[in-house]
Amino acid sequence: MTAHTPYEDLARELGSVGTVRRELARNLPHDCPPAPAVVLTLLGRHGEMRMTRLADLMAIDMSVTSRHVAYAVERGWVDRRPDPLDGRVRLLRLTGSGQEMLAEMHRRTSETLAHLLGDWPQEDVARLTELLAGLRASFGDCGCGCRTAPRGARPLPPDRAAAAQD
Amino acid sequence: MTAHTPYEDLARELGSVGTVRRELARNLPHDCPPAPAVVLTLLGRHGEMRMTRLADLMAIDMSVTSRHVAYAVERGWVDRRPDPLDGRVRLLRLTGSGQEMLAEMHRRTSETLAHLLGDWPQEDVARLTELLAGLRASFGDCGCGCRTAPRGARPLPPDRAAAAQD
DNA sequence: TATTGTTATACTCTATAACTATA
DNA sequence: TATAGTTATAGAGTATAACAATA
Repeated sequence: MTAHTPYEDLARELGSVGTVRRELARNLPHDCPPAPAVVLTLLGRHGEMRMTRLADLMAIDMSVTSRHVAYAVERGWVDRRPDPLDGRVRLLRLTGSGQEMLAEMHRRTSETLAHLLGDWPQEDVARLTELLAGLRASFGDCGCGCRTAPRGARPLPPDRAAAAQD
Repeated sequence: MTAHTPYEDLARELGSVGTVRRELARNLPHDCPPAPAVVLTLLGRHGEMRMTRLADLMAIDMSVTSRHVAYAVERGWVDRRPDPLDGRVRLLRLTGSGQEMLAEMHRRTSETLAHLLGDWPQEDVARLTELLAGLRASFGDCGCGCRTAPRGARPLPPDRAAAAQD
């Protein structure tokens, strides 16, 4: 009952990551769903940015990004103001309250993973993280229009390729 | 802009797996959403089983499993019949049509991954698969009530948490 | 006319709780 | 009374398309 290709096996394990993500989500603060949590994480990592860039980093449509950001703004975690240089652009930044929420999130997430992966060698944790980052890069860098190109299937907007390396 | 704990980094990469899963989902047959696809995969791997076991393998509530199975049954991919030994139990099995759909799914999934991960060393693909399987095992084996506990909802009964470390 | 965001609508997936049927 | 499974309801996530505002 075991004759699978390596890719089929990988696909199966990737699917099972959902369990882990749900568990991590369960331990988040009550009023902070996973997606807004990602917004805070990325703003904390990369600093001030516009909607377009955040949507790109989250690898989801900007319409969805907009809703998650609105949620965070309503709760005072994110400051959203127009770019003085271009009235169309909105600049996003963590507030003090947002930084506190982010710290609490990180604390809980690390606690959960430490609890569950306590017996893992540090090098395995690091290796898994590394390989997953590589996976993300392979998808972002593809440039074949798999994910991005709305219609044109343009080759490779260079800024996006750079963003995928973060 | 990089002073994170290993667990925070891992959590971030786990979150980004969503991108990969969406991409794989996009390339599935039109009438076969990801969750029913998982049903077919597991029945293909493990053979005939009951609802309870399938829900356990999928790591989701049986109510949700029931709906995904119903979807597959409606389309003739799965045969669902009462267990002659226990009228409460329902036995699930792939039909011929289900096996065809499964084969087509695997073909597409492998194709997508081969396209995107074509330049990965085989050993990296294998190692990632292995580590993800380990992650899944760490969550399933925990036994601390993180996932299962029907109502306790208590974050961390300290005694059991200690026992789980053994 | 093109770009940046936002809003409206629809679909998928999940959990909780109430319910049916069998043991 | 306990167990196996189904159905109803609600919440979170995503994509597409239509829309408003600015360049």
